[in-house]
Formats: sequence, C-alpha cells, structure tokens
Amino acid sequence: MVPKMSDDLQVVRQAATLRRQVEDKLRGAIASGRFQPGQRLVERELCELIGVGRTSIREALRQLEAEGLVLTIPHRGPAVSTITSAEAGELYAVRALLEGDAGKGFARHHDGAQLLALQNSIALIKRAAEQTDQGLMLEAKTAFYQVLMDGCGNRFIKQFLMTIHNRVNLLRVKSMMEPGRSVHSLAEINEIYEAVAARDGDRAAVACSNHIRAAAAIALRMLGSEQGPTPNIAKKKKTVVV
Amino acid sequence: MVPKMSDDLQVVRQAATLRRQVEDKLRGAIASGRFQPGQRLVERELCELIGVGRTSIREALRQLEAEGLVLTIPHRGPAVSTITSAEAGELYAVRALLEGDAGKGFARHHDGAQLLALQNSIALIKRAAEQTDQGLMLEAKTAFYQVLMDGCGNRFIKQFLMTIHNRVNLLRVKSMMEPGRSVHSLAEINEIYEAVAARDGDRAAVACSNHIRAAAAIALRMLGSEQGPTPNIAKKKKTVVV
DNA sequence: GCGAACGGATTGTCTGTCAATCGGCTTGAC
DNA sequence: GTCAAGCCGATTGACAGACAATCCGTTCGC
Repeated sequence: MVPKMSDDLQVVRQAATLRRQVEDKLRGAIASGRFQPGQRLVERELCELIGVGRTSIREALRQLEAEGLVLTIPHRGPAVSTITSAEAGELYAVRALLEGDAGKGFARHHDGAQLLALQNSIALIKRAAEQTDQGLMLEAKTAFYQVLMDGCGNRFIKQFLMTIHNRVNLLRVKSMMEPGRSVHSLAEINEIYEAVAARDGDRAAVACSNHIRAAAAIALRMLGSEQGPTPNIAKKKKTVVV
Repeated sequence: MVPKMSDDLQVVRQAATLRRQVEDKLRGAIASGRFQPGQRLVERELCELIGVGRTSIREALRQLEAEGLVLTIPHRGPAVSTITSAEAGELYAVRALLEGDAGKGFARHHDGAQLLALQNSIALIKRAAEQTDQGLMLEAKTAFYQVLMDGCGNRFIKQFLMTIHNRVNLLRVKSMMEPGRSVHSLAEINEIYEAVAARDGDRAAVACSNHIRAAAAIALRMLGSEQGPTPNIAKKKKTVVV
C-alpha cells in the first residue's frame, strides 16, 4: 500500500523512547542476519555502534531477551539465540496450532478491507514466485502473515505469533534458508484464501495448519541434514517454504 | 512435596543476578494482589521498598512489561496491567487452545513419574475441595497445570501458558474471584486424567479445552456483570473455576 | 601434560545528574 | 460557575562514571 494512504494519523511514527528505537534496531539487525545466532552482543560495542548509553542498550536487550531473541547468561552477557532442531520442531508445532486458530478467526471476523489486503499479499507472493525474487518473497510472505494475524481477532494470538515468527526467522538466518517458491506452497496459500473467503473457519484452520506443517517438514529435514557430522563447511543457499 | 526431597541440587537457589530476584519479588507481589491492577509502580518507591537501586528495578520492570504483567506508558511510568473483558475472552481462547495441545502432548509423552505427579495434584485438588480451602485450592490447581505444562513436551507451549496463567491471575486478583470448587470442575479434571492415563491424546485435548472453556464461561459471565453500571461497590468474593 | 593461579575483559549494580514530559493546580477570563 | 491557559512539582528517560564480582584465556609451576 502507499504509505500516505495509511489510516494512521501518525505518518512518521518515531518511538517515544530511545529504548524502543534501540529495540527495533537490534531486532532488525538480528532478523537481517547482521547479528548471527550465537554471536555475543557486547554492551560497549553496541553503545558505540548505535550511539546511545549503556542504559538504553541494556533495557532494550532485556526486552529482546524476554522475546527469546537473545539469551543472556549471568556475568557472561547476551548473545543472539540459537535454535536446536528440537526447538525448531516445537516452535513449528505451536506455530501450526496458533496459525490455524488465527486462520479460523480471520475467516470468521474479516471485513472487506482485510480480505482485500490478503488478496494483495497473495498477489505479491505470486509475483515474487514468478520472478524468483527471494527478497520480495520474504517481504510478501511477511505481509501475508501480518494481515492474517491482524485480522484474527485475538491480540494474544497475534502477539505470540509475532514472537514465533521472529524466532523462526533465526532458523532462516542461521541456515541461510530462503523463503520458498514451491508450487505446493502456492496451492496451500490458495486453499487458505478460498477457505477464508468462504468464511469457513474450520477449513481455514486446517489449511493454515497444513501450510505450516508442510513448511516445518521441509525446514526440519534440511536442519537435520545440516546438523550432521560436518557442521560448518561451505553452506549453500537452501530453499524452504516459510 | 517436601522441599528437602527436591531433585535439584541447589536447595537454596538464589537467582544469579539481583534483577532476577527483583523480578520474582514483583511478579509475586502482583500475583498475590499486593499490587493491584491499575496501580502505578513508582520507581523510587519500589527502590526503597525492595532495597535496590533504580537500575535493577527498571530492568526487572522491562521483563514484566514484556510478559504483559506491567504496562509502561512513556513518561508516565509503569503500572500493573488491567484486563478488559474483551481481553479476558481472547486470553481464555488462546489458553483453551494451548492447554488442549499441552494435554495432548502430556498424554503422548508422559512417563510414570509425571503421571504420578498429576495424580498427586488432583488428590490435592480434591482435598482442597472437601475442606473448601481456597488457598490450598489455588495452590493445588497451580500445581496441576504446572505438571501438565512440564510434561507436554513443548517448551514454548509451556512458556506461553505460564505467561497466560500470570495474566489470567490478574483477573482473579482484580475481581477477587476465588479458585472454584464446583463438582463440574472436578469431573472435568477427572476426565482429563483418564484421557491422559489412557494415552489418548485427542481425548485429552478435548477434555483440557473444555475444562478451560467452562472456566472461561463462568469467569466472563462474572466479569460482564461486574463491569455494569456500578463499578466499585463493595466487591464480594466470588467463586469461579480456574 | 595437567592443574592452579593470574590478569584482562565484561557484566551487574550503584550513585548522581539533568533534560523532557506529564498531570494537577492555580489563575484568569468570560 | 465553568472552562481554558499556563505554571510547577513530580517522575521518568537517559547519561556518565565508578567499582566489585565474575568469567575466560593464558601463563606458570610441578
């Protein structure tokens, strides 16, 4: 959408406090892979990197720690979280559950604008698939899930899903996986859309769960093969359905 | 259980950092109703109340904020979160979903010790019901859910459920509801146990969801009647199934 | 080669300081 | 009397500096 057409009154919505801005910066840096999983985050380095005092850095880190993006060991300091394959499995399991319920909620509560937004995000996904543009694909999928969460009618599910997405993203960064473009994924997403458009909550729930489970299966298989005997040898880019 | 018989090696398990201790103290104070929902938490007061510097207080508050127990408004400071009835409904909805899946997981993964622990907590619940001991009932139910979460085999579900429990507890504190002792509740819990003991995951899931939904229905009805035209007139103790 | 002691680096926490902001109170106008 | 404007105290947000506690890698001694 065009930014100017946003419904929000505040176009330039700068966080009221410095700490929030730092938080966003760090979150972004982790999401983008600028900070790799396992990497230690030394306070003083972050201070001069971002240009704020230790107070703001530390408080922002507390937030990220609570979100699970950062793991702080007492007297050793914070580091970007890593995810074991067992954790990945559990993460995808909860995600399938919540995303399913989010789909159900969306199917039942959505209004015209929300359905349209979903349509648009799906169109974007297809375009990204045709152009095999991985960056665009990631963006489009993020938008898709965003619309779904926003319209699910349950702020807690949305909140939980957001943190789950962030943590799953750690996997993507760590394993250099790319958001997928398989025809299966597109079919699954279409099924979600149809169920939602028909206001069939149960069907939407199943469709969403299946979509996530399919993605999980691929991601976990990839992860399993990676954590084999040769851990760190010339990682190749991989494709997975997110 | 007797503390000395704990499996943990650290009997006196003092948190490694002061901040964690403060965190626990504050969480406890909120859970117990010592700090009421809506009450402002002035930093300096907390400092002299707990006897630590502002640094530790602030960082602990950040954690509680992330958990949703505390709401911080920029330049106004933190206050104990309040929960609207709409939020309560959504909270119970997620909880039913997750608790259902936790029950399913427990049914499938539990070992003998865990089943025994569940048995014990149920026995405690029954004892509390017979003696109409509300304090004991709260403790027993907490233990029950704790065992269930611990044995569900998904650390994220456990984590989410813990924060949900904390937030639902805000409701209890706010409305002065007591953990219930209805015969229905006992029947529901028995059904959960039987399903779990039979390792029937789906049945356990349904049983858990139903249990939470029943509690939700009562709690929400009570909440709805409370938020009527006369908000703050001599609250009476109420009984609800948690 | 292995354990123990050492030293640098980093964190955890405190104190003090200062500007920005909020909310209530007073003041004043109508 | 009511309402708006403006002022003032209280509180937060953020910084800097300081210091003990702790951890980790290294070196030393055996």
